[in-house]
Amino acid sequence: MNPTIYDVSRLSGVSTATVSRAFSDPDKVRESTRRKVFEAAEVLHYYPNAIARAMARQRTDKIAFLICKKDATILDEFYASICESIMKESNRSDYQLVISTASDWNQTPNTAQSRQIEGVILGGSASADLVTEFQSRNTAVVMVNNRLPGVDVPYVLSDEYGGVRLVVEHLASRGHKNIAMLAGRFSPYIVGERYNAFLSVTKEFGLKVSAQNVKMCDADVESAAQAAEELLRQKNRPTAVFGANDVIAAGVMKAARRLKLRVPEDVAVVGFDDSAVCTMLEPELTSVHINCQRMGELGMEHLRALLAGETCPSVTVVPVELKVRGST
Amino acid sequence: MNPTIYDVSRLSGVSTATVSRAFSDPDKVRESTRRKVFEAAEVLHYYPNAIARAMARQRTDKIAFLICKKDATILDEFYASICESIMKESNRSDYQLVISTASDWNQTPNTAQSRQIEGVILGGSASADLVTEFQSRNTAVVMVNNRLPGVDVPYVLSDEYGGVRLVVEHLASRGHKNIAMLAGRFSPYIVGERYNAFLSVTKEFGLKVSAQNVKMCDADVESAAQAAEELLRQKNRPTAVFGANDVIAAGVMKAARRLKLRVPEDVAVVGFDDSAVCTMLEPELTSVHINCQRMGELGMEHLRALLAGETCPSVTVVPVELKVRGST
DNA sequence: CTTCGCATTGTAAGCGCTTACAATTTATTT
DNA sequence: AAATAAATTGTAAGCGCTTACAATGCGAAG
Repeated sequence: MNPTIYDVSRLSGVSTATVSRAFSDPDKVRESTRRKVFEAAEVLHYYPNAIARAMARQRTDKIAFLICKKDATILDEFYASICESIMKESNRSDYQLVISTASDWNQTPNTAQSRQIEGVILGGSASADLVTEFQSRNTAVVMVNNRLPGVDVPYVLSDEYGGVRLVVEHLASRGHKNIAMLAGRFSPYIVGERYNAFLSVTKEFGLKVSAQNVKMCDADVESAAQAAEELLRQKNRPTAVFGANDVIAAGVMKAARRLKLRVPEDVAVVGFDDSAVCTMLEPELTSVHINCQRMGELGMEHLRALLAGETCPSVTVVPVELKVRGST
Repeated sequence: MNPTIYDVSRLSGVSTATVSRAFSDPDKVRESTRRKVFEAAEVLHYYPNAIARAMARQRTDKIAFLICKKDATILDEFYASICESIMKESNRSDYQLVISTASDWNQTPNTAQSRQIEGVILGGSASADLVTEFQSRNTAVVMVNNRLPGVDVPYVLSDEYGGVRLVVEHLASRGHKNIAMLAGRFSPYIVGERYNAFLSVTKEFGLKVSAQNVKMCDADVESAAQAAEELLRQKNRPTAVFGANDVIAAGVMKAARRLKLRVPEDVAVVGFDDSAVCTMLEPELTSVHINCQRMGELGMEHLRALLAGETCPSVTVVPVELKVRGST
């Protein structure tokens, strides 16, 4: 089949040990020898067999990004973006990346052990059990975009509180006093954070939020639109609605249009995530931009640190940015 | 470190060969022995080391999904969806899936050889060279959503022509005689297919399409919106615009709104891909639904066939479906 | 010219599994 | 019960690499 180190050894006239060293630790072989080895390798189309190398080294340099979600679409825009960033980073550091959804590996930690995965980046709503299971098997773990109270693992989080603060600040500065929030049932952690932040920040700004101005709905546009209609039909209609993410906000805009309310004149709408849809809507949706790329980079960076036996911060918060557009 | 087959062998009192067989070919060991082995494995938390197994077997069962794109966002909704489907399928058949963008592996086929990847699903605009390079190294290749004239490789394609036909048919049945198309510069293959199909189908339906009713623009909303404005400002304004994908169509809707044209009364709009944004727009966007899941399944199925030494169809076309919504 | 130290290279023993082949046990047949 | 076939298990040789250790070569110092 493929040429092996023996073929290169024979053709170049040096031992296999030298060939091996030429590839994995070039400084250990004399310049002239190295050249001979590489020439022979070139001729034979030899590339080191990563499997055999892993076997001998007792290290695989293999890591995984596990997305834990129950929803239909696992690779949504948000995680796809983090994913891409992790892909890029893992590549730069010569790690082999395996991407998977937790539901796919029926026995995730077993599969990971079997496949000799040395570190895992957990995205989404992984359970505490999953984390500790990995840790107990000596697998490095970093968690992205989720927080498990009492679980000691490095977290990479987006600044949810700060994002909500920017939203409320912005709306308040535009003179809104009656702001509603429409939350959707997606990631419990994220929704919880945004919801609590909303309550706390509005209070801080001296805005009172009545109970009927905070609603919960399912995480699809239509549910959001229906919930938003109720919200906007109240006698004391809110002048601004904050959707817990862009899909929800899009639902709010639909509702507004159905009720013949103008956005932003009659009701301002804000979303969260700054996904691609924001600029496709008319008016364009004001939203909080999450730095997914940075989150991926940090996840990877921390995992690399753990694998190298170094320490890394237990919580890293990535700043967000408010993108003001036509909807406010 | 981790327990090995020797530990299990010792604890269960059988040879390593038997332990190995119990795990990889259970029918070859007596029921009672098998139980002993599994019990010992359980106690030791033993799981077969996939690396060592690959080494001994000379097979890795490793495959890759390579997305070849130049755009900023590699994992867009479309590919993410195919990806998810491939993930699911590969898992069912115990393949190890590596997902990557071609740009990530600086020397893709070398890396693949080094990592002992046995088969590749190529998505997007891969080059003919890439395909033949893989094939010359005995790596099975299947191509999804792209076609390279003269390159012999199994193709899994969506029915672009059929989709466009559904669109034109639909618009014609609604009485539209003056239909425009706005194409964007994304995948050359896809745009080409949709564009040619549009010209050919409109001709078939006896609709004449003037040159200024077919425009090209960049693949983002704003470019599309600007191009669409020109389209809609003509004295002989088209009554329907077909966007080559949903992003373009969203741009058309934005343009319509800017020009105070009502959708669908003044101008009907149709997209392609049936992405999530369709239902977020108001009115909702009529679009052609592509069965990404099926495309992923077929890609995987064909790759599996190739790896098993079986044959598979050289071109498979996946049917599409028109989702009629408020925009027409 | 010998001796020592360092840089370079070679020898060979694994890494954890599979599997051909041999040896043994068990079931079946005469 | 002996003979034969079939099922089960064991022995041991790799798979392609790395790396500890040994061996060699070379220049500098004595």
